[in-house]
Amino acid sequence: MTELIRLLTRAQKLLRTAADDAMSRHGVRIGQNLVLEVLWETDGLTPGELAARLQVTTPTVVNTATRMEAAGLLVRHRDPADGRLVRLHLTPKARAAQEPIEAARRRLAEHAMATLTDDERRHLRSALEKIIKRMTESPPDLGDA
Amino acid sequence: MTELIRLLTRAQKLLRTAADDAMSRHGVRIGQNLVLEVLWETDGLTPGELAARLQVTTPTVVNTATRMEAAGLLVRHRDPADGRLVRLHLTPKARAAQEPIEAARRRLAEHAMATLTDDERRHLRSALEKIIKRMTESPPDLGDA
DNA sequence: TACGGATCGTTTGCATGCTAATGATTACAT
DNA sequence: ATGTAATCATTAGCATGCAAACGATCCGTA
Repeated sequence: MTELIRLLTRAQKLLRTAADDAMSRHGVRIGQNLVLEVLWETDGLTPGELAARLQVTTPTVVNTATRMEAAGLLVRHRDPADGRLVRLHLTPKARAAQEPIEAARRRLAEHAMATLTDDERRHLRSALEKIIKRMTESPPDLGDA
Repeated sequence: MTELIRLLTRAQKLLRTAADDAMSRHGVRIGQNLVLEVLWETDGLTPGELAARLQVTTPTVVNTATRMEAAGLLVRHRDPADGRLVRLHLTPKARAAQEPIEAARRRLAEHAMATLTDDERRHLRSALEKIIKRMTESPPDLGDA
C-alpha cells in the first residue's frame, strides 16, 4: 500500500502549492495563513498555545510570527501578569485580509473536490480520519530490523 | 470542504513524520529516500531527470544530492558525452540500505492502513486520484477577487 | 568558424518545519 | 525567603522545498 501514501503525498502537495499561490495574492504565505486562521478566531494567544492548536512546534510559530511581525500582520505584547508569556495580536491589516483569504480558501477547496460526489467525499473523509486515528493512537512500531 | 483539506494535510504530515523517523534509523532522511527510490531502479540519472520524476525542482535535487554525497550515499560524475550533464551514481552503502529501508516503508504503509478495509482503500485511492487529476488538468482559477 | 540562443547544474535567498541549547521568569518546596 | 524546578520564548543549526540569478556547455545558424 506504499502507492496509497504516494498518492496522498502528491495530492497534499498539489493542494498546498495551490493554496500558497492563492494566499500569496493577498500578501500572506501558507504558513502565515495557518496562524491567521487561529488568531482570527481567538486573538492574543501565546506562541505555545498557537503551536498546540496548529500541531507544530513552538519555534515554528515563533519564526513565523517574526516574519508576520515584519510584514505588519501582528504585534507582540508581553503578558503583564506573567512575564514569560508573549501575546500575539493581529493588526487591522491582518483583519482586513480575513474575508478575501477565506473566500479564496473555500473556492480552492471546492475546486479541488469538484469531481467528487458527496458519497466519495464522505468516504474520503472517513478514510482520512481512520488513518489519523491510527497514526495518533497507535504510533508505528519502527521495530529495529 | 475546507475540512477535508485539513484532514488530508494532517494525515500526510503524520505519515511523513513517521516515514522520516523510520528512515532516520537507517541513516537516510525522507528527502534522500525519495532520491534513493528512483536511483535504486535507475542509476546514473541527472539531477534534472530526477527532479522530473520526483516532481520537485532541480535545485531541490541538487541540494539533496550534495547532502547525500557528503553522507557517502552517491557520487557525481560528469557526463563524458555532454559536459553540461552530471550523472548521479549510488555507492555500495546506498545499495546496502535498499532492503531494510524498503521493508520499513512497507511496514509503515501497512500499519497506517491497517484499520481500512480493502474497499475503503479502493475508495481512498480513487478519491485521491480524482483530486490529483483535477488539480493537474484543471489548475485552480485564483480569480483575483 | 564564430556567435547567439538553448540547455544544464549550481548558487543564493527565502519559507516552513524540526530538535537541541539558551535565557528569562515563575512556582514550589524547604 | 531562598534556591531549585518547571515553564516559556527565543536562538541556532539542520532538512526540505521553491524561485531567481548565474555560469558553463552545447547547438544551430550565418
